[in-house]
Amino acid sequence: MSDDRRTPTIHDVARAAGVSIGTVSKALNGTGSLSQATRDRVMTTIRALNFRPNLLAKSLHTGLSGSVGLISNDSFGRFTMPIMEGLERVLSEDGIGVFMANATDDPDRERAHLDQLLAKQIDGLVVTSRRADRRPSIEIQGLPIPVIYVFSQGGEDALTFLPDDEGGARLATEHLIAQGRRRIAHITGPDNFEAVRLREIGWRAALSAAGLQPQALLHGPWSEAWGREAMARLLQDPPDAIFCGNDQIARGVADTLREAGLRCPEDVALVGFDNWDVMVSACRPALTSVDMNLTALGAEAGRQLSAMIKGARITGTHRLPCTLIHREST
Amino acid sequence: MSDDRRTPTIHDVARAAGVSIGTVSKALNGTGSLSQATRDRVMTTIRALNFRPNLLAKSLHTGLSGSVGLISNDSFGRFTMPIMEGLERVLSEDGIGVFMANATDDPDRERAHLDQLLAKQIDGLVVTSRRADRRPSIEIQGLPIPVIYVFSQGGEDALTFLPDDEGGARLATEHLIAQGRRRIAHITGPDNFEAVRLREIGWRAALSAAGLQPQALLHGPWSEAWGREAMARLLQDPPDAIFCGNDQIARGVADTLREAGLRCPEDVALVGFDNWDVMVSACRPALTSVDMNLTALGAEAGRQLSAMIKGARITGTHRLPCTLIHREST
DNA sequence: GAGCGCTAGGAAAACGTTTTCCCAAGCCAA
DNA sequence: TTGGCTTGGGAAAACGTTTTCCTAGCGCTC
Repeated sequence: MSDDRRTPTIHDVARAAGVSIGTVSKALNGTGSLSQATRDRVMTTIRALNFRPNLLAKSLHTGLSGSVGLISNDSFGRFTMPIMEGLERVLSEDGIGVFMANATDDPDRERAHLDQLLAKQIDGLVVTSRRADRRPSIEIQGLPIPVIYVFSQGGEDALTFLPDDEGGARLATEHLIAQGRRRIAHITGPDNFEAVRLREIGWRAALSAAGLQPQALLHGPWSEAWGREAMARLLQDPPDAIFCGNDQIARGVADTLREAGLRCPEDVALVGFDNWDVMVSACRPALTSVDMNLTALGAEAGRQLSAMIKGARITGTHRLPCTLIHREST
Repeated sequence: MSDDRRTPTIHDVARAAGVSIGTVSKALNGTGSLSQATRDRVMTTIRALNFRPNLLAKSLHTGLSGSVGLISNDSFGRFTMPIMEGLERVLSEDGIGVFMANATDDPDRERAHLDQLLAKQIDGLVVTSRRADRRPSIEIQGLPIPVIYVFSQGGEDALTFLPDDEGGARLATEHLIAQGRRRIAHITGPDNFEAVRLREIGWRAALSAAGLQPQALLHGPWSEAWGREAMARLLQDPPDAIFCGNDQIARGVADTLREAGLRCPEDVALVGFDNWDVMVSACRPALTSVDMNLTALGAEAGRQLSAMIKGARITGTHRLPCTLIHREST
């Protein structure tokens, strides 16, 4: 009769424990005034029936669903993953679930996803994107829920979390200077990336703080092939150190160095950016690189989103520090 | 009065349109019997108020939440991403949201996640894991909802989707044979991976079907360093082709070949596994590789899960075909 | 002109919770 | 003994939908 295949509801518990559903609810949430005996009896029954309260019903009148959406424009790419990981870890501690949605820069898909998420009554939204450039951020304005931009540019009065590209570049360059290098080149990605421009600024800042002149600056695609080609161009008058815009470029540089008979780090020291495990460890020699701490970035975004859901009002663009990971290439 | 900041409910629409909430519901869902005039009037009001029905309330008595969970043990690693992408694309077409949960092989975290997901009334569950070996699959047995294992081993009467590792290996080996190669070695990963064992079987099967003897078989870690080392061991009597257990190993092999003065593909042809873009394109020469079609795998899992939610009962282990991507290394 | 069958749309129950309000019983003091 | 206060717990409304059932009115047919 009561042990059929239906998952038990609060009514089943109430009947089995001989109390009203209100009493079960109070026992469950530790609210109201109940005698310890009643509380215990109800809790025992709850465990016996393996009762699990239906969160949807609860949401219905708390107005909070306990879930948020994550819209990625990156097809869950390499950068989105660690962010997701940090975000999910933090939010799950607060019992908040994360819906993932992949929009891939298609406004229609984005709109459809947003509709579905809002219908599901998400309490907040996280927007991530590839880093190319400024994001138009369609109709995410004026949403009735808090929105956080991570690894992507939000609007003015939005809350945005980004890695401190400039600081990371400064870190890398200062490290090279501290190792006695004086002629430091920068081989990097396409300059329509804001990150590329910021890293260049950081490189220049560290150099000029040390009274050094910038050596070569080369822009190209984000690939190993470009790293190889760029280094080849520098071979006639090689610098004594190179700071690269990402790890793939750095690895290409390392390959050309080795094949040209130059030793790394003895002749030319090398620093990458991203600290992408598979690149830095396969590189010969193992690559010193700047870590953007994306997992921490995601975690911080999760904390702030959680706070905003609880009522906090936070805005502004926050840049979180990068870390230099020292390996054999310097 | 009615235009305050509260998001509009079906009651607001009913009042504005001068009908009852039941009528609004019928207009919204195209059910019941209503005159076209009433239907139109209600729909107009709905758009005017920008009303969006609360799916939670709906779920409450359809018993379906329109969301599923994805438990990954891979920290959203390289293999999980394309699966997620395919899964999410298919399910979102059915209006089903995907909660992501990262368990990282920690049973406590897995249990906590499962509790939260069940409390949120998910309609189904997808379990993904790193491919190491057989998954104990804690207490996912006997859940009241359909469960699908993707890229991980489910139990007997579960539904499991895996790539056809053996077929992929056969594809690669047959390709090498078709190019006239006769002495085909296999350098691969640790043999406690089921995938490693299956790929070896496929390699042997293709060889023996062509009347060829297996050349060297070497097991090691999944790294470029291992690829370099393994190839070095083969240098005294090099094979004329090598099928590698993944792209990283293949890339290491390619590096050693080049540095030893052997030409690829002229002297030694090379095939990888995974078709990982960043590896196959950075490899010199660009690497022929076996693609596991993980996005398609995820999509198929999504379709089947959707069907199971609608009542279908499907079990068994399904292996989806791999594809060979031909590039310069063969 | 009376009865019948349709049709359009309303009323209300149901889904599973939380929470507010209220009442009964018990206790103590006067 | 009576009155008041406290305490434990129940009843019911509320959250926003869907769906079942019912009724009022209309147009037919005989």
